[in-house]
Amino acid sequence: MGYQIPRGTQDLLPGTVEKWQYVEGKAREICGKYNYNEIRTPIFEHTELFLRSVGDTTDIVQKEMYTFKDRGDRSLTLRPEGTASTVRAYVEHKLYGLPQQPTKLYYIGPMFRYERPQAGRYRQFVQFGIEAMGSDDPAIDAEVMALAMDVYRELGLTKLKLVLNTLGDQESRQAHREALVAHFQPRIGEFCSDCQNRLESNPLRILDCKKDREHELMKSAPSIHDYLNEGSARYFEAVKATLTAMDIPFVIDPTLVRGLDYYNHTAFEIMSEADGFGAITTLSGGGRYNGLAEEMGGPATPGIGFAMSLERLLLALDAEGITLPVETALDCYLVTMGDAAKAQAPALLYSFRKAGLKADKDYCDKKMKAQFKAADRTNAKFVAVLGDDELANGVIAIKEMATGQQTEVALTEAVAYIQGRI
RNA sequence: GCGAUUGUGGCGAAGUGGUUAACGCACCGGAUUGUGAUUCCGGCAUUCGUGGGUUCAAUUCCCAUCAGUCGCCCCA
Repeated sequence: MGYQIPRGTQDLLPGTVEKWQYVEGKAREICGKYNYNEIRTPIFEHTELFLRSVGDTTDIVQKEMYTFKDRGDRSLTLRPEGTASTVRAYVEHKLYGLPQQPTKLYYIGPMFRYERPQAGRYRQFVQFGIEAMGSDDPAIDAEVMALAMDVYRELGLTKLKLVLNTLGDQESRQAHREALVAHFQPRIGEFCSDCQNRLESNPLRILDCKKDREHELMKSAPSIHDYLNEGSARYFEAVKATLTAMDIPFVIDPTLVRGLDYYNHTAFEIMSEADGFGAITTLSGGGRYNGLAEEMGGPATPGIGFAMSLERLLLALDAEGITLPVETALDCYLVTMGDAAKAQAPALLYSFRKAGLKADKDYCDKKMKAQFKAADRTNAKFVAVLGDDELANGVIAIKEMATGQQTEVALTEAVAYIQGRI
C-alpha cells in the first residue's frame, strides 16, 4: 500500500467540498452584513506567541502544539487557534491607529492541535472566527454572539443553546481565585491529581473538572458571581440585557470556564442539542480578552471574539438532517456518434463553454448508450446529440433529460436553444 | 497520554487452519450495430491493513505495528 494521510487529517473530496464552500460563503456573507473584514495570517507563528497569549498552563500549550525548529533554529508552532495571531497582527500593523474603531476582523482557516481524533475532533481542523478590538461596549459582546448564532440559524440549525458566563475583571478574578484556593485547599487530597495541580496553577479550572463533579466541595464552591466587583457585575448585566433586547435566548452557566488564559468578563459557548450527536457538543466558543493586546506590546485595547469549528458545524447540520442547497448539475452533456462528429466535438463543446454553459463530454470512447448514462450521472439538464447524420445536415439533436423530449435545431442555434430553457 | 472496538474487491458485507474467498450495490460489455428505465446473460480480489511468529499448511491462531471508529482528559 502506498501513502496514507496523516492521522487526524482529512481530504475533502468533490461531493463534500461543495458543502464547505457553501458554509464558508454563508459565513463571509454574514460577516459582510455585520461589517467584519477578512484577515489572513500565517499558518505558523513564533512559539512564544502562543505560550504568552494562550497560557502555559493550558492543555493547548502543554500537550497539543505542533512545534518545530526551522533551519534558522527558530521555534515555530502551527497555530492552535486564531486569536493570538489576529491580535499580534493588530498590534504589529498598528490597526489601533485606524480612524474607524473597533477594528472588526474575521478569519477562516486551518488550525492544528495534536490530539487523539474522535467525532468532531481532528488534528487539522478549520475554524471560522471573528475578533472585535477597540471597544468595551457590552453591545459589541452581544453583536459577536448574535453573529455566531446568525451563521447557524441561516444554515437552518435550530437545536442550539447559547451558554453564557462572566469571568469578571482582574480584580474580581483575583478575589475569586483566593476564595477558591481557601475553599479547596483543606481537602484537596480528595480530588483527582489534575485538580491538585490546578489548585496551584489555575484553580478556576477545578470547577471545570468532570471527574470530581459530584464532590460536595464542588457544589458548595464559591461562584465568580459572588466576587464580581461593581463594574464587572454591571458589565455582565448589560450584556444580558442587550441579548434579551435582541431576542437571543441564552442560559447562564456559572461553571463555564474557557480553557485559555486570556479570557475575562464575557465567556460563552454555543452547543448543539441535536440527537445523535457524539460526546462533543460544543460548536463554538468565545469571550472577551481585554489586556491581550497590551500584553503583546500594544496599547491597552479591549477585545472580544469567537471561534467556531466548521467540522462540527457540518456534523450539526447532519444531525439535524439539513441538506444544503448545493448545485452541481451540468447544463449540457455532448454525446457524439461517429468519427466525423467526434472530431467536431471539442470545438463545439468549447463554443458551449465560451457561451457560458456548464458543459462536458465523454473522453473514454464510450458507446452512445454509455455516454447517455454518463450524462445522466452528471445531472445534465440537456444532452446534445451530434451524429454524423446531424453533422452532414448542419443540425444537432437536443434532448431535455427531465421530460425526454428531443428536438432538432440548427447547429448554430444549439446554444441559444439551451440558454432559452435553463 | 489512557481505554474499547474494527481493518476482506470502488462501496457494503459473509466466511473457514488446507489449493474455486459467498452475496449485494456500483462499474464494464452483450442481448438492443444512434439514446438515460426494466429484464436477462457475461465480466470484475494470484488475495483478506502492514510486518513477524506458530504450523506440513494461515485470510482464519499468536505478537507487534499502522490506521479508522467511539469514549476519557480537554477543547473548536
